[in-house]
Amino acid sequence: MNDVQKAESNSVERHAGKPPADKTAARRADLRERLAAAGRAAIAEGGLQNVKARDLAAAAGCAVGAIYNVFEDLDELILRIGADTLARLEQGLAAPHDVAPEPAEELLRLARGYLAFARANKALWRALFEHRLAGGRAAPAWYLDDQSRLFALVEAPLARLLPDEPAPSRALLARTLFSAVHGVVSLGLEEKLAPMSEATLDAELERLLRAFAGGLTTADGVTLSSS
Amino acid sequence: MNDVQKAESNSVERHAGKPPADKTAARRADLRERLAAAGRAAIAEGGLQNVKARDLAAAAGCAVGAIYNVFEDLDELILRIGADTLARLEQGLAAPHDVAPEPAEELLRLARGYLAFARANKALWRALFEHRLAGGRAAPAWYLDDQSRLFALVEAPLARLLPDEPAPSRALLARTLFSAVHGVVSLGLEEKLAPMSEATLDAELERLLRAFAGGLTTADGVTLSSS
DNA sequence: GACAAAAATGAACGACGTTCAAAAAGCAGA
DNA sequence: TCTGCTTTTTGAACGTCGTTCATTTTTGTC
Repeated sequence: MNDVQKAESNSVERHAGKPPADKTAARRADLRERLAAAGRAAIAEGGLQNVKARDLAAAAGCAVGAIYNVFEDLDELILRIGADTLARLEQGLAAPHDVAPEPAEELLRLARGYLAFARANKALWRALFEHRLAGGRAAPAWYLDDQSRLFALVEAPLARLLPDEPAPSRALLARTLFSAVHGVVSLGLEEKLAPMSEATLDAELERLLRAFAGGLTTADGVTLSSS
Repeated sequence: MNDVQKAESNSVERHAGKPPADKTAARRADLRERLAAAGRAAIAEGGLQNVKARDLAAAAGCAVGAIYNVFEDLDELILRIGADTLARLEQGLAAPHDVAPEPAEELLRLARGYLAFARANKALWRALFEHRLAGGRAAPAWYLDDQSRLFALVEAPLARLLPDEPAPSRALLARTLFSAVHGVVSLGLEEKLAPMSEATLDAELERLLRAFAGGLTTADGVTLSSS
């Protein structure tokens, strides 16, 4: 990032007349994209463990050292791929805004979309959650923003389902519902567990949402004690 | 420490009845346990990535090569540690069988126990789900058995909550409920997401269970279409 | 104590992420 | 176009990793 910023500021400072030196900036951007594409392919083929510096360089047609000209390290590349994956997921979940279905139906549609995306992009999707930054560093802010947009997708129909719920509580509930769906999808596709048929997983996901939405819209704490 | 342990195990086995060749078997078992303990410590300290053959050997007081005398590879060691973690989790969730609470309360107790275990053993617990076997091999059967015992813990109260539910459907529901709770705990403790306070996560987990159990025990599909 | 069989050892191997001295390319003034 | 300086790109080299295997050490039996 630091290098990128330097290159950009150089090109900006150079007189606007012609673009002499931001050709290199464009090349760097190209290389970033080619490396990210190679990384995506590597993850899709063999998971996070399949991302190797030398393979990426070969696929992108550059020297191994060139990776470190455009990325801080492989972690940053993987984070960038993760952001792309999140963006594609968000796009895949985008509501067809010409009709406004029942909020509970919309929640089910989102859950099914999430499952469908995870199925269709299993390795890339899993990489989102398997990846740990070296040394326990915190994820950058732009990455957290990308994630929170997903929760926002859930929040909208939730607001229509529970109009009397305070907004902060609704935001938490959106994350909780997202998490619950994620759990079912995650363990449902986990091959370290006994495998489930596709239809069974579909049905179980629907059962979760039915019960959850049903439990939310009826009286609270039906048979549960408070503490 | 390593010399002491070795000496002790030798002296214990010395002239015990007539076990000629299973002294070595005992030493192998000892080494397995010492290596597993070292691996547990390594994971607890720095996650799965912190498990290094040379460090394990140093901690267990053996040569690097000795690891491969008692384990196929590090994957098998990690699987063994995972089985231990599952066993400790199962033990931590064991019901206090002197009282028989409401089934919904029991489910909440299990969910809270799961969250408590995950909090208290974050790295080890996460290792259960992060770990992938090299080359996409399938987990051994004994490992799957250990997992299915967890689902069984959920199934018992579920059977009392939904006595009319067919048994196969109940088994699936147990896994689904477990998965949903796992999702909330998993993303709730995920530091790549915006962090949640402990109390908030506790409350959200309870909200999930209240809504889910409530939705299960009231009429099905309250506001959800079937599609 | 001597000897064959078994087990333990740790140097060595190939592959990995990352670095950095050196080479190549870019760019302005002649 | 050529010259000189700067920036970018390069890939051999470094340290570390999991794993192997020829060698050494220990074990069990006579």
